[in-house]
Amino acid sequence: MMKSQKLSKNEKVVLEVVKKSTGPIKAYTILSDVKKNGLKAPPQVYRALDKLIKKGKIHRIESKNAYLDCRNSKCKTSSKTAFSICQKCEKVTEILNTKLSKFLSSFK
Amino acid sequence: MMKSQKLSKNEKVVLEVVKKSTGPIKAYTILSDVKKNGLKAPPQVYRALDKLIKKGKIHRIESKNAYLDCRNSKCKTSSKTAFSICQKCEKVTEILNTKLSKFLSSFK
DNA sequence: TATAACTTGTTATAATATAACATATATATT
DNA sequence: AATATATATGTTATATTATAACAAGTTATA
Repeated sequence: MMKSQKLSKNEKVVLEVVKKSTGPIKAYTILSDVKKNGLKAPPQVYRALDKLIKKGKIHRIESKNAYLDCRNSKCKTSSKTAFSICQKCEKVTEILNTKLSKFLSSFK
Repeated sequence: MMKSQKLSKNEKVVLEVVKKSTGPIKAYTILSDVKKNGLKAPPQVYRALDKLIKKGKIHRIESKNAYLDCRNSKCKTSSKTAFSICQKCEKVTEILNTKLSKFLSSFK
């Protein structure tokens, strides 16, 4: 997972925006935010996002085309992550790997 | 899940294309295929796909922006579905609800 | 047959993401 | 330090995925 490497300037800028967000944030929302930092075009954001994912700093929520910072310390030691997403309020919760099977069992 | 309802003309046409595909198929690939059936524009395909999902005939693979016909008879009795996707060959396998937690446990 | 509900057709546009190429900066090697 | 190499950035254009909005046709039903 390429853990805990140094972050580049653009990566830091993008990560700060993702961290500030209360929930999953979209690439173009990030883009309009980081314009005050001089970033101007989508590739700058997408490249930073890709790297941040590889470095274990954020996750991509596939079903939402959105990005979320990792608040789960266990992510440093595992590459398996799941999310629960409330269908009413859209709140996203990261599920600990160790609790994954227990959590999913509850849906049976 | 609005199970086993009658299908409209466009829904049938789109479903046949999804069924014929050996793996997840994308909306615009479907579109170019169904042009020989007179369908011309994206909304016609997307509408049919949405209905087919609601009727339990197909699934959307979020991580691939692609659609797959449901080959799991248990889907008629459950709305919980998971997929395993091989990171090398991209083969997609639908996981039975009853085997879900067992399957996910194996990743620990 | 009138009315409502659903289905289709069509154009335009929004939203998400990447290709391709140029330049700059940092890192390692001699 | 000078050179080579790898990384990071900037920029323009374009590809891909999806929906809004509106018109018209079809089917089911009161």
